[in-house]
Amino acid sequence: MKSAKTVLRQYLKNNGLLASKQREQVLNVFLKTEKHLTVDDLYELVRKKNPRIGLATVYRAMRVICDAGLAREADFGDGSKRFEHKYKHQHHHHLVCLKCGRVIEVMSPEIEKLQQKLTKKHNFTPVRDTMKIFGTCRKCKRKGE
Amino acid sequence: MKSAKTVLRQYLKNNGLLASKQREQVLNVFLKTEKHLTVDDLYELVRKKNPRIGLATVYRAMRVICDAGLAREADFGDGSKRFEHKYKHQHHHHLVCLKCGRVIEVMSPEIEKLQQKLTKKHNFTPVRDTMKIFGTCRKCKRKGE
DNA sequence: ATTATTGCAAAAAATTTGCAAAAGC
DNA sequence: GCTTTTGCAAATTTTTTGCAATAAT
Repeated sequence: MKSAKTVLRQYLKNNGLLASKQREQVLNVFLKTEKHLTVDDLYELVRKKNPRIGLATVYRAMRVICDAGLAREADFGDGSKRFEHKYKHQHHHHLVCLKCGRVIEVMSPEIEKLQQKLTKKHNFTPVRDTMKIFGTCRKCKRKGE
Repeated sequence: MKSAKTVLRQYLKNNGLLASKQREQVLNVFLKTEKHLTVDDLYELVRKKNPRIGLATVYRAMRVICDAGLAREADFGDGSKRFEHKYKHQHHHHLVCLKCGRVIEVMSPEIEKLQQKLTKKHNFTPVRDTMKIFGTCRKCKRKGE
């Protein structure tokens, strides 16, 4: 199976875009963590490798990486958009802890099935979906309040 | 059953806040539409009644109205936050059309049940949740592409 | 009379854009 | 060599905040 890096290169070539050093650097730090990072988080991380990179470049790189099908935007209701992996990652939903901010990824084929039923009933063609449950996670519950 | 206006007044009194003209005006325009409006939408609407109101006042009023349990923030992925009714409205999910922006509200007790099962399994205490399916609505499909 | 709220303008925070210099093909 | 991309700074957009004037109880 193609590596994410190969997928990006192919996408760039197919669309007449250039394979710049910065785009690969941003992809690398993005791939290296499973956390849901903001552009600013990614910017700080890439800067360790390449201190001369600009924040706008990271914004632009992440847009390309999303367009290439490798990342997806996810909004957890704190002011900034975050990104999550899309390549070789199954579709999933999120439990978001309101106390510690932890995000737990969960799958539920049964819910997917009901979603299908729901869209069919409304003659709605689904493209993507998102489900988030906000609350208190196991660990924070143990700590009390 | 208490009217939304009464709920707001009670909330204000209980919390040592004042029942200002502006707060009631914002609540009125919010109640009058079932659409998911942004603060700016609400601002434009209230201005018709009270041209001297400030945008910051609308932001502050909507926060109070949410705190009073009458509204809830909903994010549809366009840059601004939007609000929806919470009082006397059952919990529901959204089908969001990517072509025309229409938002269809749907209910699914079966999905709710599966959500419960999911949170229980992770020992997660749910507080609120949101599910959105993005895609193409019936009408836009008929129009073709 | 006392305290909270308003309107305005300024500040923040997140993201986008214009453009000359640099890099990729 | 031609075109795209970068870095920087300035511009935009959304939301928040400080504060003197005003309104509510």
